[in-house]
Amino acid sequence: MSHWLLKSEADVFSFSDLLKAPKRTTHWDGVRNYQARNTLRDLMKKGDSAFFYHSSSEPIGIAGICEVVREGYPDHTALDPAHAHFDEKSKAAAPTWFMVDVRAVRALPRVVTLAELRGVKGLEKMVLLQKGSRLSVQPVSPREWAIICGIAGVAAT
DNA sequence: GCCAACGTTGGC
DNA sequence: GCCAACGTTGGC
Repeated sequence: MSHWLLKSEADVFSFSDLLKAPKRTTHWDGVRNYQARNTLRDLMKKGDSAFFYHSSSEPIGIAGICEVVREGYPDHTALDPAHAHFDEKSKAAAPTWFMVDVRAVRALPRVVTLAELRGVKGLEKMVLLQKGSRLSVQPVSPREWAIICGIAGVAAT
């Protein structure tokens, strides 16, 4: 079982939006970065859990936990010319971009902020905290997962 | 709003 | 293959 972190701009799609979605589930569409694509397509497995992170928001930080309920499949928004995330170079027969489905597991009792995570012992190598890191789909080590769940006051899953 | 850091594009 | 220019991300 692996752990991940998914970034979303809270005013575009927040964790509470996920909680309100049908079956508390959504397609994680719109990722247009190859490294993140590889993670979505090849590495995220059903049952894996992920932190739901709010970027460009107030507060900035981890708002909830979700789980992968469907493994990587083609991101249809890349194939739809009417869609904002359309990519003319991606073809249905050989799709470039992939997505997974995630379901909300629980909100954290409070948002664990980015500012708070900086300086926490054991998180020095966390991808999120690296200088210039902007990967929107990224790995979280088991130890990092446990530390952050501890800070949030929830059981590590 | 600013700007550093990053990924992509395209000329050569 | 190099690298400058550009567009985007995302914290501050």
